[in-house]
Amino acid sequence: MATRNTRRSPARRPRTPRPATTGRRPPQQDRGQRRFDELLDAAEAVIAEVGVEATTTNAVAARAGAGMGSLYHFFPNKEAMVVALAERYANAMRPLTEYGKRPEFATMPLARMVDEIVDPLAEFMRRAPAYRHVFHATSQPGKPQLCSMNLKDSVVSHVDGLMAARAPKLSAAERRLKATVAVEMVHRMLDLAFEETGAARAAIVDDTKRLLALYSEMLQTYDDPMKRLR
Amino acid sequence: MATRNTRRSPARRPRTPRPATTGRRPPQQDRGQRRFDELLDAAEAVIAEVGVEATTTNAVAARAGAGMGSLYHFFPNKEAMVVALAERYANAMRPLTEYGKRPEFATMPLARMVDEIVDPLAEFMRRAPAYRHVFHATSQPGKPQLCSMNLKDSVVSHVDGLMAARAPKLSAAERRLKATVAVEMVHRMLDLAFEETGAARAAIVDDTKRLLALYSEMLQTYDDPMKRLR
Amino acid sequence: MATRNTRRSPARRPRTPRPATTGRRPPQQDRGQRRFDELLDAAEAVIAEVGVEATTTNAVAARAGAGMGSLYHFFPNKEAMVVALAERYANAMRPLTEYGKRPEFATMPLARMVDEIVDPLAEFMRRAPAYRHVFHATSQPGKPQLCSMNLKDSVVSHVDGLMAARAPKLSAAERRLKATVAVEMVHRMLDLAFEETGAARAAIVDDTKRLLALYSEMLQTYDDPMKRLR
Amino acid sequence: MATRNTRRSPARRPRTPRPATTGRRPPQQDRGQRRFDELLDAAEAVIAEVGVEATTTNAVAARAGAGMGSLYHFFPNKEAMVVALAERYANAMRPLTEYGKRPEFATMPLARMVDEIVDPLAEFMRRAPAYRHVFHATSQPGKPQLCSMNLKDSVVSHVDGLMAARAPKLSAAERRLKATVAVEMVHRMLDLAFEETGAARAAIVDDTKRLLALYSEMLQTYDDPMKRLR
DNA sequence: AATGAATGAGAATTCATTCAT
DNA sequence: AATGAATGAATTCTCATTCAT
Repeated sequence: MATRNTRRSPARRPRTPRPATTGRRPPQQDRGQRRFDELLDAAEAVIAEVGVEATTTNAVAARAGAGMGSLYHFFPNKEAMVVALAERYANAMRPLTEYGKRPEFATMPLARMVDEIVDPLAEFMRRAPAYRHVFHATSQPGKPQLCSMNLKDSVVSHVDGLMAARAPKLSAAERRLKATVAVEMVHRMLDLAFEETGAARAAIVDDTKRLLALYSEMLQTYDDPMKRLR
Repeated sequence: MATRNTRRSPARRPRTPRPATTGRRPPQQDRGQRRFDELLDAAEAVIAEVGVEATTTNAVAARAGAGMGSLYHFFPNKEAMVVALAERYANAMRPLTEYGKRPEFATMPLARMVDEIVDPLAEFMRRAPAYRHVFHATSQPGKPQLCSMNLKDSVVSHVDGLMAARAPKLSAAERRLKATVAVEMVHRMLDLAFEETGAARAAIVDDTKRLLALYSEMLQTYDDPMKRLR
Repeated sequence: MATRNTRRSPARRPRTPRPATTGRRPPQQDRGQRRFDELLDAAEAVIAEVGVEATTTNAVAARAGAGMGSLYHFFPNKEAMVVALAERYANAMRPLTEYGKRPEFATMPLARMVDEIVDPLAEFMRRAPAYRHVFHATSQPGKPQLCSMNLKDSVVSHVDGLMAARAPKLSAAERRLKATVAVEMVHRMLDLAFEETGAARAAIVDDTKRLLALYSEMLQTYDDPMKRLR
Repeated sequence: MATRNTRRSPARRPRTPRPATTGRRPPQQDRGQRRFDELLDAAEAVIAEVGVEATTTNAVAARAGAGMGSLYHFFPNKEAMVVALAERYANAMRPLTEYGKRPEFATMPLARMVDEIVDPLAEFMRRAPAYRHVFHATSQPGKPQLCSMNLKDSVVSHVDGLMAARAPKLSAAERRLKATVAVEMVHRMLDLAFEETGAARAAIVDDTKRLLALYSEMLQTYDDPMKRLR
């Protein structure tokens, strides 16, 4: 009524995507879920355009053709909306990481491994233009709610797993750090790629692969290029 | 949407730092210049803490112990303030780039060249904690005013120059693109480094050097590691 | 810019009413102080009409003919505004409590004492129609910021002092409780009175005095009417 | 200003609690009635915690485990819900008032009369922690819909009846006013009592009784203590 | 009957910018 | 030149109420 009740419940997700009642029919997928998806789509579009910080809940609701109340019916606050989008991304990336778990990944040539990692990721980033914004937003310490869903950690863990097979001599801590470096390097380079278009973008993607390949080679040969190149 | 700014004036730079007006009080830079510097110091401190977007002009003025009016006396708007800071950074980096112009840079071993590039830059970023925020803010297309002072371009041009000597076979366009990639890679990796502390930070700086060395080697040998590693 | 910065500094008062530069001239009393007073006047008017909870900052600013920003220039939030009003009331009541410190208060007949306490208070409440709302709002536990300026405590302390002279046998804790009862009783009864008008109001004020007189008599004679009336 | 309510319907009461529809399931009150009670229970709980103004219909429905639609099925708007709770209180108090109609009430000693009035009321307030909020909310002029069910008037009428026997010389108007004063005094003092706990609460209840006893004595002896104590 | 998603006006608060002093 | 009060649109979030299912 009068009191503004600054409740700020810590991220309640709206409701689990009901397990697809019986069969197909997306139209009968209930309205709530559809609204939820529309809002996340709108959030994705807006974030892709202006970034996470500059995204306003008004803009998202308007883009979704929804009222403000609807947005807050699903997300307790702006951060939770971003987190929900991050979760959707995490789910969408699951195939990529599953795919990466095939045993041959441990033995295939580096160039092929790099192709099989970077190409799907680049394709994913092309189709999910807000991914890079969300990826960074959810790993900034100092915004605890955003970090609750740490997209980066899950990707790093996956890469860490890959590296265990290829560079078994590294300690766990070292491996984690190298995995972080590899993941960040690839993400930040692909970020850069998607700020360009056309041939420039393709060239940057290719160089990203080369950098990743060189870095990986260095890790699995335990060779320090700085020594060799001195 | 997000930006609320009703600014009109298109970027007027505040006034050239008067060249020490001969007259009385030679030791003292005149009051205006001091104020200007204090404001820029305050802006740097605030940006370092919260980033460019979250920085408010109020916070900057308060930090500088100045009134809002003073801030707007020197900068027509918030963006101009960031641009002025970027210019100060560009000046402060001049020694680094001058230093990089020595002829031996073209011939020294890659590992040493990389040390001589990355170490001073890392040191600069450590002492100028807002640099990375400003560097990125001034290269986002979509914020035309911020881009007017493109810190990145000046750094890229410098690296482009270095590369001309070491990889003469590259076309100008290719070289520019590779220079951009190298610069962004180093900056983004050092960004990451400065989000960590202690040993982790040092390890990331070292890996940044290795990546830069490997990338440079690749460029000057015209060798594609993806072929070799397939 | 984008970030909403939910700063909620804990009640900063805007600036001390500068000590009346030299002489009279209210026009030269600086603008800031005048604005501050206008806002507080507006707050008082709105609170008097709809109560503390239902008062909106928009309504106050509009009533004062000020922009929203002005209000927040002086008060960090709505609660601080109410607290500032409570402080103004506390100051305005100072004469009443000073007056109550005259030594003869300890010895004058109860009926006169009651007159000298209740009449000025009733007059004060008549002229400060938001007083009763603020009085209660600032003593609700659960709204810590509001309670920071506890109008009630200061009044109770004053009455406690009066009672020390008249009912010396009471323990400090008992006296405090009785003082609280007396203060609340009088305030709540006068509240009631000011919900009526004309003769009814006067009659209630008179009965308030009678109740206070009877209660005081009971306290200073250490007599329990429940025993006598059984 | 504050109230945002776009309500139109002027107060329709929800439906009289159907008088136990003869048929099957006599032990079970029918579903509708049960829902109605659950909603009112929830409203009571929420109001007890945060007060009438800060109570939201959402909170009530959620607490009752009901949908918003159910709430609005029974109550046309928030005010009607509060009024319904007031009615439930009025019914629940009926035994107290019936009890007060026994003839010996006119002649028993004042101390006993006061015990027999205040103790059950205190007990009632203890068990119905929203009562005091509802009592006041329904007697604020300016909220006409809430006042439609004036809890206070029914209590005052009852006390008025009692007083007719004990203070027969008072005019009807005087008596009504004195009854109002007595009722308010007791309610507001018990309010205060229930803001405290333990010994303090008990002490305030006792003082409330003493005040009521003294006031009643004054009324039935037609004595003005202010004259005596001057 | 019941549900709970949807709505949107309105509340608190922020902040870039202006301007009287 | 400097100050800092003033402005008001923009932003996040709330909640009474409606209505499709």
